[in-house]
Amino acid sequence: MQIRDVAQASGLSAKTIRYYEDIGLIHPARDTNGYRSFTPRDLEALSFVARARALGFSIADCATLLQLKHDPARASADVQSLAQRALSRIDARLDELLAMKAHLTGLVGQCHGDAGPECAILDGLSEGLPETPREKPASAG
Amino acid sequence: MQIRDVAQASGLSAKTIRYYEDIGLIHPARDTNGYRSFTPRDLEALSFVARARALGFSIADCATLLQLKHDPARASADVQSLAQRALSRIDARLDELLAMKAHLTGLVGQCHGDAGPECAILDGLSEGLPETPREKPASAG
DNA sequence: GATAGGGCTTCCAGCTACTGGAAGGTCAAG
DNA sequence: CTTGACCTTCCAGTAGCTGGAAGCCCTATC
Repeated sequence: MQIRDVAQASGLSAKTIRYYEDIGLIHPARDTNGYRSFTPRDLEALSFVARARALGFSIADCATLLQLKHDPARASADVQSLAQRALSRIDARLDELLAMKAHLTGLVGQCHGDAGPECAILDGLSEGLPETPREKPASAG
Repeated sequence: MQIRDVAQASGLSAKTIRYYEDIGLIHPARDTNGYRSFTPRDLEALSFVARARALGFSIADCATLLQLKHDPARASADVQSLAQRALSRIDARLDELLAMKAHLTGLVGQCHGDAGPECAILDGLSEGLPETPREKPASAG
């Protein structure tokens, strides 16, 4: 198979696949003309990586996962541990984004959104407080 | 004020502040010795940007917001529009992450996480389907 | 054989938003 | 005069690609 075949089959771009070879994630053979020659096993690895990336695994995680996949003496605990760390990253990011969303939604709701210059969003960004009105407590915290 | 003062006060790193000057986001004056000299107004801008970044605005958004902030003829609708786009990006990312989380949580829950090689996570990544309707000789991996 | 077109190759640059580190100038204190 | 903390610039690297240029390979057509 040539690169466009595995690109189409895996859903990755040819660019990405070359990049994955560059960084040592995959090792396709070469034809005599220098073209990359992919086996079904290469395609399997690429599809595996594509799915792992879609689940939030880093490239480094993917490399480890590929090793584990091909290691008959692996412990599923190692895989689970990697997955749980990926899950933790996702949760951390979700928390951040939810906090952003809450804050931003509040500001957007307070903004008139008209032709006038008065803007609760700019005010909020200038004050740095989500819903503290005009008066602030004397001591911070 | 020198850079460390505004860094501390804004919560940004000195590196980041230099970077913001590099890309034209801020324009601090210079002392005769070449040191950056920040006014309270500079600090205000930096704090503003720090808060906007924390709410998910891009650097380009921040530049626009700074302009709008100092434009007495602004329309709050323009600010609101920027904020809503930021909100949309956040929502899109939240959807992605929630899908990842659901999928990954399912796989982690199915994995024994023990010393054996049987692993529902690797199986899931190899199959690409969260709940593949496929019978296996040894299940519950 | 010449030409046209596609796909393939490598390599370099750029994207976001910083961050680390080296080499060196500046300043106050001792 | 040295020490050490600060400041400066510039280069490189992070993650994970992506775009584009220059050029080779292969097939088809005339």
